[in-house]
Amino acid sequence: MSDNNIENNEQISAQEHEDLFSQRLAKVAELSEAGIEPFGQRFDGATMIEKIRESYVEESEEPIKVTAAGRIMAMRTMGNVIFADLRDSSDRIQLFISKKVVGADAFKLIKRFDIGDIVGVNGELFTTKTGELSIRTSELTLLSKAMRPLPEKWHGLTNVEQRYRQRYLDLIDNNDSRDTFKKRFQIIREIRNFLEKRDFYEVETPMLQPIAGGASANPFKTFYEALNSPMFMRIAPELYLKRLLVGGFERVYELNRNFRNEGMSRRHNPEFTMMEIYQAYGNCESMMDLVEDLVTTVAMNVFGTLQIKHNEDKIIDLTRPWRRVAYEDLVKEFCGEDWFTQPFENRVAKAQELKLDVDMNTSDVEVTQEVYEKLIEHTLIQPTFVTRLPKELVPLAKACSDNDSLVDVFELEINGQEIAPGYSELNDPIEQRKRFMEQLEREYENVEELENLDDLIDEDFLTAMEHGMPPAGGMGIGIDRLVMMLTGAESIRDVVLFPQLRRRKKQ
RNA sequence: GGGUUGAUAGCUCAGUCGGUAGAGCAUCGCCCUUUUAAGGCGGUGGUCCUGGGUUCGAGUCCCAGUCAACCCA
Repeated sequence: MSDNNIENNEQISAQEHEDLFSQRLAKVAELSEAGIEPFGQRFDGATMIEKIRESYVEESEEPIKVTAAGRIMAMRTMGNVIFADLRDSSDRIQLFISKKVVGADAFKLIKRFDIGDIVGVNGELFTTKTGELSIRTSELTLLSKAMRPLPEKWHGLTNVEQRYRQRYLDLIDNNDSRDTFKKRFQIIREIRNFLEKRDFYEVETPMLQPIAGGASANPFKTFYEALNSPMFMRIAPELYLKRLLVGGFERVYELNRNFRNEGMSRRHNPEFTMMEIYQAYGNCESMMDLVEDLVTTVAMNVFGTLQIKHNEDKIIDLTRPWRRVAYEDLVKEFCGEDWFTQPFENRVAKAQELKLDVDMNTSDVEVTQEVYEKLIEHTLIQPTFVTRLPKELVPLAKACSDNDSLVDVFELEINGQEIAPGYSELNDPIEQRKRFMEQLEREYENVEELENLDDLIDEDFLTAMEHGMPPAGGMGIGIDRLVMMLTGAESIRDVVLFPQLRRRKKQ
């Protein structure tokens, strides 16, 4: 007898020694056998669960018939009745599935359904003993069998790496994550609405460029075989948008991806979403007004408030007007009134104290800029326009009318991060050519004799400007950083659906 | 690029001094017609990130590597 038992047990354990995937394969076979398609077809007539909840009237005499579709998130089986949680993109609702209602055969098959399956349901609304609005299921249609289990129901998916690599699981499991991305979609939609109302055209310009211009950054290099020519992923759309100003489009913007071949960090993803806006006959100041208006409008429409909570003790107040302060004044505020009048050696010494990589060969402007980035920038939590920057830092902007060594630009800082730079755009083609050459001279010797000068200077752009570009205000907004600021996200990876990660060699 | 921390079941996590690898959820079987982190009983499930080394013996100690998070540049 005992021998027999052991044998039996061994057989059972051999059968059950299947992994989850094999178990699901068996269920698929079993369901197919019973005439149920495991991966179903079009399902019509579903109402969003949010709307279904709104439609419920307690004293209704007629039963309210509803149809819904979504993913099964939980199942509580109690003999001849099953409670299941169904979720769609709008909300969740409980399903009540009774053997008596659906019939014994159907009930047996429904027991083979799993958490994670996608189903369509027909039934009528009622409230349970405990007062929960539920659907008394008359028909449950399998629309897609889940072959793999969802993460644990209570703790959810917390593994950061897995949340990025398998974002779909993160979105299924984590409300915060789902909400953040919904907010991102809404923010972008509101930006487009705002600009459309102000007569801006949304345009698309090349992402594959023969010369990666419009910013100084290391580009991704690729190759266009049909032209037998190297190409670059764009680092900025600027030079093309300005061609459109020449072409008579007076208000344009582009909201799309830029690519920079640099490291990744909490604040950097190699591909990131940038919006550049150009407005003919405007300047730096009109851009400041525009971005103030834009960000506060978007915040009100999406969040209904201008007070953005970050940590418990940190609230970003977007109430207008935002502070506008000259770069030089800001530096003096932090480094002392005598910062610019003391000897150069002292500034270098101070920078070295801060462990900055500078020496007596570093340019004076660079030293101050390093100090600014290290000491000042991260303290600018509330919206601040930093204006009147040294010319050397910004090659494509107009000089200030009262001071040749400064340019008429702003950098908008919020939450210690640069959110948007804006310029009074340079529209003098002679000056523009000079600035391009100066930029190259800093990198190469004997620039005039360089054989590949054509590959370094965008002559087409200069030619366009020589045809006449209207004076204009221009601005770029880092959309990922804007979304971070508005949603309180601390990492860019929490606002980019599929952030760049190293490939794993093995699954 | 440098530093710190981490990687154990599908998920969330324990694992003591180096001595037979555990729990909860999920999953499988049985019971259960108003549950909601349902409950009860009984099972299955492991490349302890990878590769070396020390040791009678390594999830644990040492070295190298992979991937990630955070900090710094």
